[in-house]
Amino acid sequence: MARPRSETRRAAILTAAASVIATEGLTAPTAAIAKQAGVSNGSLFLYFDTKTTLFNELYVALKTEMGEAAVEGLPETGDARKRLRHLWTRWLRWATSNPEKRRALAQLEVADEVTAESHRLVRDTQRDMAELLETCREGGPVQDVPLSFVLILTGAIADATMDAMIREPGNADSHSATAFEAVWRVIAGPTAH
Amino acid sequence: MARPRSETRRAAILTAAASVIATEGLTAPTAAIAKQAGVSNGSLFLYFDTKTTLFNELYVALKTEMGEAAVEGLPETGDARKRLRHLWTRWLRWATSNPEKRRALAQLEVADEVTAESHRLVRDTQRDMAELLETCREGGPVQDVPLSFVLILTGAIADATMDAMIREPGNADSHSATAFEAVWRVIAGPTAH
Amino acid sequence: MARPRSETRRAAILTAAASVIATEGLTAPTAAIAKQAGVSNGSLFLYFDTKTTLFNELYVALKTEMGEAAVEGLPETGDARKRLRHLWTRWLRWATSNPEKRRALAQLEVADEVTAESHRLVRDTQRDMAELLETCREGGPVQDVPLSFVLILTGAIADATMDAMIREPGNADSHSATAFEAVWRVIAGPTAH
Amino acid sequence: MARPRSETRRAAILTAAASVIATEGLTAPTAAIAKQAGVSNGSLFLYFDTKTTLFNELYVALKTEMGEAAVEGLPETGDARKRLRHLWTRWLRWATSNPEKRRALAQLEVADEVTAESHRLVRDTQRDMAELLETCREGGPVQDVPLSFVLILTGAIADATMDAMIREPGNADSHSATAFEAVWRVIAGPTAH
DNA sequence: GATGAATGAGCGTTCATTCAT
DNA sequence: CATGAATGAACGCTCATTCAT
Repeated sequence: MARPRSETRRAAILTAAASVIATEGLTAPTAAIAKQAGVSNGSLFLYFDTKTTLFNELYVALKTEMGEAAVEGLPETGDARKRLRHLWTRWLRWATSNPEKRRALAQLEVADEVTAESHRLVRDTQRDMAELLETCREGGPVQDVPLSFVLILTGAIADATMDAMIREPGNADSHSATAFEAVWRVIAGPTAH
Repeated sequence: MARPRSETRRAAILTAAASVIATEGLTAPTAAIAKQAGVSNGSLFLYFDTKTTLFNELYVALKTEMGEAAVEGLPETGDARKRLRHLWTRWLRWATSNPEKRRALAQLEVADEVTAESHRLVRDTQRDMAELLETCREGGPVQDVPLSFVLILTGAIADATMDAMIREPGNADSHSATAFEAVWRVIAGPTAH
Repeated sequence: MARPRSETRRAAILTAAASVIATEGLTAPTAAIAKQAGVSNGSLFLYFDTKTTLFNELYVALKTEMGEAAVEGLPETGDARKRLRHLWTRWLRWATSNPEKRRALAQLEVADEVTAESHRLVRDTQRDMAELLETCREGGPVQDVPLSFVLILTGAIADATMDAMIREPGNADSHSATAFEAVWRVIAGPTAH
Repeated sequence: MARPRSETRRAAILTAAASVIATEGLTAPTAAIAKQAGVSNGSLFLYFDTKTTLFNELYVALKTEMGEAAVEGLPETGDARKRLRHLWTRWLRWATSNPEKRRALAQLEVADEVTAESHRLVRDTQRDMAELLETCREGGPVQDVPLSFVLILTGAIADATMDAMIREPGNADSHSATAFEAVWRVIAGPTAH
């Protein structure tokens, strides 16, 4: 019940969980997840003490993966707007390329089995994004607001945009661009670019 | 000739459902809802055929209530920004004054027991808001985007703001004002006001 | 809860009960019976204290009706075989003309809610048949067996024949005739007729 | 690699089901059956998907057991009457030795949860009896009747006789003998033996 | 008396978790 | 370690019966 060897099996369970949650919701039986992972009923509990544990670890894993995808290849210096644009694009691309993970994440985000601790853990994975936003908002209309609130606003717009992109794949790029401009107006205000 | 079916009881069940869902989530036992409503186990099913039915009717009721609260006293004419501000304020005020209903609504919004039909029914309750947004975005940066996407973006910002206001009641007004400006920037762009 | 006026309503409930039991079985809700009888939920319990009571009274009523149908117009004297044949024909005819009542009766016959008392009550309704069988078996192979056993054997053959007649209405008369000869052989033996 | 599914437990559940159904009827709670089998509530559903499934499998099992008991040791050739007598005796003996199974079978026989498929499956177990009856009726009064009807008549007499034997164990043998002669008269007519 | 809303015990089935193999 | 059988608490829903109108 501790932390057993096979990292492969562990990963398989997490992947299966995301997939099953995406289609069946959080009430999906653990047995369904185990089956999808090609693992026995009981094995799941060898890797995760509890269904709740599994949910929390999955939440952190997905959120981390998403954060890493967003900042991958992000230039360390340069024009802030361009760098944010880069991040925004990769972020939304990850979401639209991984619709199941995204759906699972959306469910986990509001699940009350996911603890405050997990939410806190995850904040670290967004440090790069936070720093970038900090730079972008300098001198703008939200410079005196708590950064966390800015993050939340940005995240909300991103979420809504992801939904729209997944729902209408044809307009995905257009939605992404429109939303980026909106975000920029939110955090940087009516500046020329 | 017998006791008539009581609208009061029905309302009590809906209210109890919102409250219980807010604290226990959508998996809360129907028995808990009935108990909280001061009604017997079986009575709940006299007023609502199914747990799913209850969820759907609750969703529509809450969404309608929220919509009506938002447009209450909305002047029919006048400066669009002022009118949107009026609506925004009442909207967020309802949410912060009814945190349980809001939490329940958040859960129902993503529940897959809530039918497409229910979501459609609810769209009408947002007609006033939609029309106002249509006016506000005229000539602005999102004038050519589907209105539905603008509604979603606005809703997402509102949701995030509600969360923040409930989490930090001390900064509620400040968050509300900040977010309104952000929304205005999103839909009307860098116009003077 | 005693015995209220409207004999009509009472009869309607019994009729509805037979019909509903025939199609839904003994586990059919009392509400279904009440509805079919055009009577309210609660009224049923004004006429019958209990579902079990209803079953018992229905059993007696149906069995009585069947018994009376069988002996209707039965000549009081004359050739025993002819008289038995008369009774047999009317008996089976009632069953095939009232398939719902018959089905209900078949279910009630084996229901353990139907008390021994009800079974005893019903025995009286078969007195005429018993007397006739007593006459018929005189000097035959079952003259020394308990009459009750002869009655049971006869009833079993009749039941099986009714089933067959209802299942294959085309061969109804043929089955009836074949079975009568069988019965006659059982009780009167290899006598010429 | 895990504990294998236990044929013993499965059998225990079937046995318990027969016993509980015999005393409480088909509406007996599955929990009562599980308890009687010394098995947990949930285990029952590991071995039988559904209460209905359990009923069907029990029906087939009991009917098969009864059929096998009847033909056990049946000489393949020889005097037809003697062979039928052998079968008849063993058949009724099984019923009187297993009154609970017999009661359960009687209930299942008329239950509408028991599928047509189950009834068909069971028909095979009576093939030997059918063939024997076919031989016995040759040249007799029911030689031109559908064999199925003859089987039904025979079964009805057997059933009634079993009831009588169980009710009056003192006269069991006498009832059995009397009924056999009756059956013989039915199918073979007034032949000397 | 008649109605039908109200009650609450009860049931079939599921599923997270444990444990024998 | 892995498996899957075993467990039993829990839940949604039904329905006989009671009772307010």
